[in-house]
Amino acid sequence: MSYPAEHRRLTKQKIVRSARRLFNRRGFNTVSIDDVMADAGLTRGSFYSYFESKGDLYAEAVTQILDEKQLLSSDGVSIDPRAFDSAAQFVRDYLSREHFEDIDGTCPLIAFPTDFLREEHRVRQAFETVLRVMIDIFEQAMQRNGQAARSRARAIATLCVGGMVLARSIEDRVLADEIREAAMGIALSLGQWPRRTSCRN
Amino acid sequence: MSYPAEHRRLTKQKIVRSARRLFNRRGFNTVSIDDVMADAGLTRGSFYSYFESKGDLYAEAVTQILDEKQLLSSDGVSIDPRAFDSAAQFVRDYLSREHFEDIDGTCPLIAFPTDFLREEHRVRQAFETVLRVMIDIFEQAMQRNGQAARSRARAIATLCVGGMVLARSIEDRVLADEIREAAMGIALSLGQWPRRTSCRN
DNA sequence: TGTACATCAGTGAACGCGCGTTCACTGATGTAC
DNA sequence: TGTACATCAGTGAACGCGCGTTCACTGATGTAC
Repeated sequence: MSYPAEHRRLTKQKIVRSARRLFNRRGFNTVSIDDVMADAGLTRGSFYSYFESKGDLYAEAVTQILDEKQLLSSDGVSIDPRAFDSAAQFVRDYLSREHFEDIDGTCPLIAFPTDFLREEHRVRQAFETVLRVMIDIFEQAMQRNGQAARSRARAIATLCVGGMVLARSIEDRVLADEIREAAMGIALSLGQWPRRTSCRN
Repeated sequence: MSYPAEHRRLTKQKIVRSARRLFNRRGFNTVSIDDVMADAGLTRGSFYSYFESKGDLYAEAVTQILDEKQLLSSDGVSIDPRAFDSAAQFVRDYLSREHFEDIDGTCPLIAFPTDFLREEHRVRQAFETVLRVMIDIFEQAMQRNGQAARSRARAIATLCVGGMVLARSIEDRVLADEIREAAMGIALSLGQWPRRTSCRN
């Protein structure tokens, strides 16, 4: 043995973290392996001892981000879908100004939804799983059941992701804020959740 | 003079149309100038007598698509924003299965919303203008005025664009349909518009 | 009507750069004795 | 404690391909006479 067992794992994590930040900021195609490795404090040569290809890094980065978002934990869902308030708080956090401004750490559903179209199956599956979990959270936190609740849960997820995608896409900050807040307001009212919790904020 | 005056205009249009179709289908980065020119029945050499750069083609293609969508006509807006039913029909068309399946001719707001983030100002402006027109259509076709109408109009636009983006991004056709239909249903009810017109469909 | 000519749309070879990928090598680390 | 050694993480030069871009040339078109 030469290096401690942890060493490789930590280095790989460092690379993926750099990739995540750069991908979020500049998109997948405009970030080179050199960029990622330099950001992680390494040189390009060792990249292929950690990943099979650039696409492999992409898949790894996206799925890790999705995991870190803690929508998913190792044993499934980390947010309790039945907790009434957690769904409302999720919507408020997701469409918050903080998330809007956190380009580096943003949800990949927002950062590159259209990129997933052309990605390999396992990346698309990760995307789909996260979306399903989001929808489940909303559906189970609904005041009612049946078709209406199903439909509303899907619309709330659409408002969360779509609202942030649109807000990010436009240059006018005023309109961006309006869209974000409108999406939040309508999403909360669709779930019949309060706009603000009384104890927080 | 050698060629008729129309010739150049028609050829350029042909190139832009090929670009539009290929960009919609495969995204901006994975389509080469060779691909576009070959699709238009030409060779790569003449590209630069029509466009300054690949980015120029992109800007041209996107703005032309936005124009062709007839959200915008030469004198402004081609859909009458005050016509009650046109807004409802717009929502139904936008979130229809036909639009979902029409990959080649899809709305660029759906095809690459996140790509606009990294584009030049004039492309981003075109995006923003179209979004504003959409929102105006909804706002003016609303049964009520004031803050509630403003908010609802923005949410409806979010549901239209976001719903299609999500539906396209996922592999499961059933969930895609559910999201599309949920977005349509909620959008129509937010505008207090009927789900179907009595005369059509 | 036919021929010479000017224009310019389109061609395709070539250039150069960026970047994904490979690989022989270096040197840091922990272990054995 | 110190030295020789094996392992393997990391290096950086090099390769090759794709693609955006350039440019000298070809040949199709309409015009003049």
